[in-house]
Amino acid sequence: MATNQKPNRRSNVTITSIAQELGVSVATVSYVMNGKAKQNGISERTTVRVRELAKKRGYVPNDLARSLRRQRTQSVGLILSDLEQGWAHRALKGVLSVFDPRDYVPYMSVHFWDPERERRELQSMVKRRLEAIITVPMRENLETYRDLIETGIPLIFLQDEMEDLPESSFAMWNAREATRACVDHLIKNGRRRIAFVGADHFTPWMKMRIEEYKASLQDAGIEVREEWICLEPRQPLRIKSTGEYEFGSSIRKLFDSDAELPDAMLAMNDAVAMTCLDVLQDEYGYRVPEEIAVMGMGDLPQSRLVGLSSAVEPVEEVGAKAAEIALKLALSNFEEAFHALVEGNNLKIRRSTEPSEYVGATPRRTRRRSSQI
Amino acid sequence: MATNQKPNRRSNVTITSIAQELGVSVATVSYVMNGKAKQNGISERTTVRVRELAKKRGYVPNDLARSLRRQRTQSVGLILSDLEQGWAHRALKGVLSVFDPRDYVPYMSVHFWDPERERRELQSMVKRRLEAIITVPMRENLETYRDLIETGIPLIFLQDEMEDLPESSFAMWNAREATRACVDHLIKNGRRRIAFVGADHFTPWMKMRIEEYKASLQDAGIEVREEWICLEPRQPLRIKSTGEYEFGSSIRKLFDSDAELPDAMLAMNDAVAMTCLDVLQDEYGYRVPEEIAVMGMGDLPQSRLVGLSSAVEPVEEVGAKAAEIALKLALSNFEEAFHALVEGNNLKIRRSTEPSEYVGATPRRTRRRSSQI
DNA sequence: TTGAAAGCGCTAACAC
DNA sequence: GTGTTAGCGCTTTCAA
Repeated sequence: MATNQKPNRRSNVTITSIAQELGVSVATVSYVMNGKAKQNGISERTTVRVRELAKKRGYVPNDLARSLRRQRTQSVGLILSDLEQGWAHRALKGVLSVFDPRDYVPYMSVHFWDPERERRELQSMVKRRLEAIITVPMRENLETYRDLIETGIPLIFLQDEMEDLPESSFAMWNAREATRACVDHLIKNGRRRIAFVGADHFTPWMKMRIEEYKASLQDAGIEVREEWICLEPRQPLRIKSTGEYEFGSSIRKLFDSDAELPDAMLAMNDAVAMTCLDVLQDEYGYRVPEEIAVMGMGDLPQSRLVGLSSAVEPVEEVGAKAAEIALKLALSNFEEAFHALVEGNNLKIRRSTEPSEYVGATPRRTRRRSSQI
Repeated sequence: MATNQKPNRRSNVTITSIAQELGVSVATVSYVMNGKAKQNGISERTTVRVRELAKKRGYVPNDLARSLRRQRTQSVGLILSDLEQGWAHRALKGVLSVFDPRDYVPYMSVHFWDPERERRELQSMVKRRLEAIITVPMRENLETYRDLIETGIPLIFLQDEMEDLPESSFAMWNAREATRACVDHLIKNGRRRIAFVGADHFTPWMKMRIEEYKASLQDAGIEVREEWICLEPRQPLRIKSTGEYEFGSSIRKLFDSDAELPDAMLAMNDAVAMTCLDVLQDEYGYRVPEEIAVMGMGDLPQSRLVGLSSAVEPVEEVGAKAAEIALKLALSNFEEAFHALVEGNNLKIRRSTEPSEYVGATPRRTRRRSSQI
């Protein structure tokens, strides 16, 4: 060969080379490198000699070989949806809080809400023999998940569950209480015409929020009005990389209609709530919160910046729970399913619903200008 | 053993088991599974039989064994600093745009600006025999980087360079032009008293911005005033997980002093600029941009939300460049260094510097209230 | 105290 | 067309 393809001009130092140079056996070196010298009766002298030469030669254990031999990789896959909103940051922290002390390592990737990409990532993960996989599920990949479970590799859903896979494990926020707290807050704030902005993908978490929104209104003696439930078609969660939200049509539809207008909007999450702010303020010229209050759910870092009220999602805890389940599943042999519904209903009240500022005004119907970057 | 420690009750199907069941050799199966059947003269019939059984048995190649044998993992490490601001999102996209088509896989992790954690991640990466490592450097780990380079594993710095490692590779935004464009924008906007908010860690990118800020003022015939260069002590970039910025002391110092006050602030990045907004508006009660204009650099997704003007950083391109360099280095045998300075000086002009709104007012010295969440 | 050796699953040169 | 075989670097049992 003219061109040497070897990309790895790094240390060829292995336990074998160390052993040879020292005139001891590979087993000895292996024991020393794994801190098992004592329990295998390796003399202090030998131990030191091995250690020194290893350092001198810059020996670094080969985890590929180790994992292959031991049939365990001590790592679990973590597929996140995107890295845009700071959710991933907090989730990862939670995951690490349980992996770190147990010497497990997450093998991270991102599916960008692309089913095809997620399939590739999953495939790659089983090829690498990860001991479990945590993923933010997409319904499009139901069959893939099924196949995966079939193979016996533990699969844990993060952030949402898969209704069609009742036997699978998941860790997610139980936003019921939070939803109710949001509605109650708006009511206490003097609002009676409370709309909900969601999406028409009826995933479990979505359904949960809508159900509880309705129930809370009813419990407060307020009639539920279907025309105030805005359901954005298609894939409203997604945000274009330009920073623009592909969102708003269902809100515009309501505000352009003849229906009585709401004086508060509860959004399914903060990203959507921020779009509400954009649409309501910039496009329609409404004043928030004087004319319309807006509230989100989840409490993203940037919500504070724009003064958006929100319910705090215990993301770290959700991540930690998922990690715990992954470990439990990876280390046990029985096929069990764990369902972690993490509670949390703290509210962050900010400008967008500030009680003191509500003046009971009814939104005017004057569309001001269209959205701009 | 009473307790079976084997975590991996997944398919024991290997090329060997397939080969046995079919009465062919492992080589045959291997060739088929790698799409090398043709070139190794495996008959169509055999190929089909192998493929079918493999599918039936749910065979998944073991990448550990493959990598071990081939002495290449086809993956490179990618250590990001944090996932809070959406920077990682864009950088990852850039990286993937070059890895995907070449069948390389990033092995991602996050150091959270913790040197100790980065060291662990780096260690783990060389144990896994990644072919190169891309990282957002921290000066505290200078020695670690040196050792790493010593071992021959290609190291590529992302987002910044390491001055003490001139022979190392990096990919970063060349923000010189952008800095100048920002200053010029503010000047055109009628501002003459333009302050700079930075940090006193004089990393290359920081120095670059300060230098260019000064030069731009001078070129415009405006005197540089050292008291208008606010340098935040310690680690100002960091944001506490609560969402609060640990930032602002240098700004407060200026605004509490007797110095003439600026009518514009150019911040080293958007996170800092947002803190400026907080401090100036909420703490001191200034009106932005009427009294003071605020401009950031980098253009984070949330900058649009708060109406912050900024210079757009070509993050995807930086990520892509880093990935290209990593591949080049991993596949070549000579120790070379590549320095990618990605150009980009587009400005996003938003409310915080909107030209029309400048009224030439001088900031009053009335501290209103202290910061709140 | 230490060493020998089997084998994890796979690739690829070589033999038939 | 297909099979044999020698490892890749490591762990771990068993023997000495």
